[in-house]
Amino acid sequence: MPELPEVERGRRQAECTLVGRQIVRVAAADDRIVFNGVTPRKFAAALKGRNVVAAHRTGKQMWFELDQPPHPLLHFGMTGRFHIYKDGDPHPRFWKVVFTTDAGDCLCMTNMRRLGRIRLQDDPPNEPPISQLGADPLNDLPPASELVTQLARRRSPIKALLLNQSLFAGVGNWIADEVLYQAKIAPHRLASNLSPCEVGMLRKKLSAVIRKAVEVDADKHKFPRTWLFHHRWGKVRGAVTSRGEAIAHTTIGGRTTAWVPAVQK
DNA sequence: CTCAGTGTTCAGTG
DNA sequence: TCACTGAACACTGA
Repeated sequence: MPELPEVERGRRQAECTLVGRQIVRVAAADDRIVFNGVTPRKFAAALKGRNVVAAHRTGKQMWFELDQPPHPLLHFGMTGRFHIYKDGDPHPRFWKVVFTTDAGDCLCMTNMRRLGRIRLQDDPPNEPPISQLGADPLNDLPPASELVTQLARRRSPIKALLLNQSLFAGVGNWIADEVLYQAKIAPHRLASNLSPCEVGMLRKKLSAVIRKAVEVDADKHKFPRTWLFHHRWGKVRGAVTSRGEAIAHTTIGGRTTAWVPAVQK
């Protein structure tokens, strides 16, 4: 479930298992779609024997800083995640890459639907896609005044804009819907028509939702019960919020959007 | 059997 | 050229 909080969880998992350790072995699945711009065997050869200095994340992109380039860049797509287990245990189904450390731990990325990407770059923060990403709402959300200026020149529905990674890196479908619900803004409103007050509320909720989700390590069971998240897919028809308000479904920005007409104006 | 889906990219349009 | 939209991508589970 990889939006910013889930990817941050992955970064922390990588931090625990890889950082400060040496990669003694790399297994790379024969998948020319997920491995992008590098063959699986070249990827494995480049990483074997390297020491891991840090695990970084911007938006939904994650990369490991090694003691020398090139560095691996991972994107989970819709179905990617990490698994941690001991050396010798079987690889999980849909495994794409497994890093084994000198401590005997395995960090494995699985990717059932193959929309994830694994790349190798010399300078990840200064190369696409990371160099083209907008602000990461967890670390450097722009001041409200700046957001007001930016949104004023945008003509697309606010929901579509929230999904645009060059503006807010890391926001995905459920976060966009959650933030708009809590900010009481209808998803089809044009960004340029939002009042400064509404932009301020949007910014506040964007920060709050992401902060909370990261705080509970992206464990959905620990998300507050008042969040739209728990109710959006509850029933295909007749879904309601925790307060009994009707949830409507529509398509905006090419994605299914859940919203509450009684609350969002 | 059909289709939606927690994401990104790219061709096409205005 | 820019901003934006919608389809394509891959494939499982409902």
